[in-house]
Amino acid sequence: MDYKKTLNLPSTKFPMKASLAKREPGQLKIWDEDGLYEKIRQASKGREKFILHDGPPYANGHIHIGTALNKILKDIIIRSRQMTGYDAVYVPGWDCHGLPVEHNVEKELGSKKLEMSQAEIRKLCRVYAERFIDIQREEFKRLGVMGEWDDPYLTMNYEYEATIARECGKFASQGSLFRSKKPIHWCCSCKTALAEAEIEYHDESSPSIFVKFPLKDDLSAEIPELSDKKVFVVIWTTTPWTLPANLAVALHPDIIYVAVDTKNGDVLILAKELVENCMKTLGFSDFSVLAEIQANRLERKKCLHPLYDRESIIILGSHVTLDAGTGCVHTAPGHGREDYDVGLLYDLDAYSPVDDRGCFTEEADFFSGQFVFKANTDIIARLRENDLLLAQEKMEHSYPHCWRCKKPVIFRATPQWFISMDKTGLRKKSLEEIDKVTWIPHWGRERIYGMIENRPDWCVSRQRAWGVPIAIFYCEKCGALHINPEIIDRIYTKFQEHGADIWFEKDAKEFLPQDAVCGQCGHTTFVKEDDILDVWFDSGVSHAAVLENRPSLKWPADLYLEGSDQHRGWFHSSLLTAVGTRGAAPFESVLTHGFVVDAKGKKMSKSLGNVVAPEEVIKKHGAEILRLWVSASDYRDDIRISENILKQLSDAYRRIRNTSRFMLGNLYDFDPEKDAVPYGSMPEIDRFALHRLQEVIERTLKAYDTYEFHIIYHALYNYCIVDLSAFYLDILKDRLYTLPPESAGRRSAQTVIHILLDTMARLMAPILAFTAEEIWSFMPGTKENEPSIHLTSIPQVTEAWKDEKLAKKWKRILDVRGDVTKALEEARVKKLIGHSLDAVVTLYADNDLYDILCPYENELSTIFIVSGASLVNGGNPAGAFESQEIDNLSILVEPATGDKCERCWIYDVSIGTSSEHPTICSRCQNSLKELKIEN
RNA sequence: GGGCCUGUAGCUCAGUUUGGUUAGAGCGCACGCCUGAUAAGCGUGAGGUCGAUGGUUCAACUCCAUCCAGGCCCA
Repeated sequence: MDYKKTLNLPSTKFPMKASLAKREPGQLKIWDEDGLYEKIRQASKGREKFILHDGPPYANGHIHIGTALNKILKDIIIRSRQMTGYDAVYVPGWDCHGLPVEHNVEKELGSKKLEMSQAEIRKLCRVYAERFIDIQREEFKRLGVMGEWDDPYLTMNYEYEATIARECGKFASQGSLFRSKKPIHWCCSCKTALAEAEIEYHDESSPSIFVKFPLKDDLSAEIPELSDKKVFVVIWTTTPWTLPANLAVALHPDIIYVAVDTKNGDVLILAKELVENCMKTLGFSDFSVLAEIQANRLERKKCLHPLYDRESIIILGSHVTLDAGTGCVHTAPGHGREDYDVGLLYDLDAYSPVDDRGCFTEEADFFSGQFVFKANTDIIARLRENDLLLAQEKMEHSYPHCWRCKKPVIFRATPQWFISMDKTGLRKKSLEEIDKVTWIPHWGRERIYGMIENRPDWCVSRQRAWGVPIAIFYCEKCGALHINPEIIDRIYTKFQEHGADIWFEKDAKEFLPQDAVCGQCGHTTFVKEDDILDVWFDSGVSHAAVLENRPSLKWPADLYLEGSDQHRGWFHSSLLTAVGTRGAAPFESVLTHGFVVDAKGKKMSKSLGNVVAPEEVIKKHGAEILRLWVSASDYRDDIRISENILKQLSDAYRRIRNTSRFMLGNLYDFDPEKDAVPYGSMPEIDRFALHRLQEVIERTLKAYDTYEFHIIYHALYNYCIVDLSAFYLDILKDRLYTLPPESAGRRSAQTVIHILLDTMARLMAPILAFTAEEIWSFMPGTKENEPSIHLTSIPQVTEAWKDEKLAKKWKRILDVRGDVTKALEEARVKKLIGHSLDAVVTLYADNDLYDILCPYENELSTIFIVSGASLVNGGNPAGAFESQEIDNLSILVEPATGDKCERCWIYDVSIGTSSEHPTICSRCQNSLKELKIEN
């Protein structure tokens, strides 16, 4: 007879092949139709909240692998916290305003842009952002990310825009918002400010001149060599037109300078290292160095301006280089970023006597009304007249141009709004708050602390169309800010109703009470500010617009989670806006992840062609593999991705899936309610399996708690392979297949398998959200309790199942088993055996080990999956395998004698004892008897 | 150029805090077994000058310095 039919072989409809790419969308649809997210909300009402506040991605373009990483990490955290017993609400958001959207809209418009009003452009920007929100929303959902996708927060929602204006108003009314000049890129032909992204660099020919600045202060007391000499500091510049705005000459604090006698009565000061070159350029063949000078001895000494009757002071700045020029840098804080920054340290004005058209104002005296580039000639002529021009050449160099009209741009200081870091103690308080936050990894604290400590005042002005206005007024006459709670409220209400657009559509009177009077000078007309806010301010106040505004959330958030670039970005602006208006950080902890890089650790770029698109990965492997990738990687570092890595993860996934499938297959006739065997009645190996499971639970829970998901991946994966597949489940096959279905031994095995699978599925659910649910739907029993695994909670450790004493013994047995398999392999190579059941083994063990193994003698053959195993105290017969790992252990492997049972494949002497079933062993005969199977 | 961070087998990760026996795991690979988890399962094996160099020490993957490679943020 065909005894195979009498076995309880595994049977399940759970497919071996996952077909993730195909199956996942169906699962998403089911979750959606079932309203799973709402059900979870309902079920967790009243629980303690866990709020991970979403940093809004920019509503532009498709998601990339980094965005996918970020959202999946968030999802894993939210799901795990939810299952740990919190009410973990997730409100995703989008950052909608800003230059990139406006830029793309303008590109689509082309020349039509010039005919459009700001209001029309803003409308198009809104439509554009909406389009990409829809695209990204679908892409995020496809990753399996769960949240309030129907009601996300958008920085362009009217309510949100109103909040932005209100929060800005708070900074204004407390006095930390102020107006000051700062140089920005300016296109004289378009008469507009330009952002860095709107600048193109092209080669341009410029005059290159060396100018000497007469030293006004007498240095002879400190440097006697200079007494009675005419001393000059020499600068080099390629923008002579910025000389009228010169306020200083910058030296590097660590560079050595020298005073050079040119033998024509002049002494020139310049960097020692550049003397040779410069003297050649300036045409001095005969010269001598009079003295070396430390830069700091010249600090704050005064020169005379080469064009005007005023002073120019010597300052120190580490931006000075020896790449070109003289090591003495002409400094015009109104016309250069570095000049401006160093100027701040010396209290220099961002002086810029140039108007919107790029023409000098009257302040520039001789050159008044001239276009700056044209004025170069006159300026050079004047320098020559003053006998201060040392040399003049032409020079080709890369120069910034306007992206639209292609003309060269200038740096020009214009009035900008700033939030002061120090007027109201914002910096100090922020630094204090940083130390109250948990930074993960811990060095995040160092990073952001350094940034806040050193950053300049926050320039929040942008001269753009698509954004929220700096909704404030200042006196037309005296320039004083006119702001109070009443005005802020009026603006808030208007914005709430009409959006920020109304600011540009109505004039100042609309927002101000009729009797508004300047508190400073009594004037009654006010200027409405047209600048919009830096978009970092928009997203920075999300704690106010979202956390405070939605009753389901809370302030501060438990966690902010973004890439490590956000120490400068969103973490930074969120901290400043929250500390500035509420005196505290809006987050309790901040977690950062690294960037996705390629197989070699290089960053992804279109030009390198190493970009991995999430869409492609999903199509080929499924979102689940992407989720597994996120969990497997230690995200605190940069994270590599490659086809090889994805292949490895697919292999790992298949392994986890197959192990689960095998377990499901063995539960086909098991009802946990009816058939479960109590712990006390289980054989030791089953109890040991449960003990090991508790260790896995412990390790996993701890890792979820500390957000170390790669530990979970490795723990679960290794558990599947080492503990289950290669050990426990392999041994269990005999019991499951050959014993009578309802026998205590088989039911005990099934009870454990059921617990193992139930636990594993719930442990993996936050990561493998799709597969865990799929397993769940095939599990016997549990479905009646919860329709979705995502409504259940994470497994807890069952203390009663932890048995250290038992585990210690079994870990020894496991070690011995390792040597038995080695001995078996040796026999296999010698062609003594094929399958391990072809063998019988004899263990020769010394006292200590013998005592441990002795009680298990009858079970050893099952544990080693051989046909027979016996134990001998001591000895080391010839031909036995000698253990390398365990002292005094030898293993003799011999081919099993007797016949092989046709049913259970074990060699046994009882075969042939039954006339009814002459080819099977007595154990199997008993099983058949219970099955009531006759011949 | 500055700040912060990283570098352990082909891959993903342990080990480094508190220096101390031949540096671990799984996968992949090679070879073998099985054909009752079967486009599965089991076993054995090979793989590492712990980024490089120098130093401290009786002893360094571990501590220090420099360099190289890479990442993020500034300039």
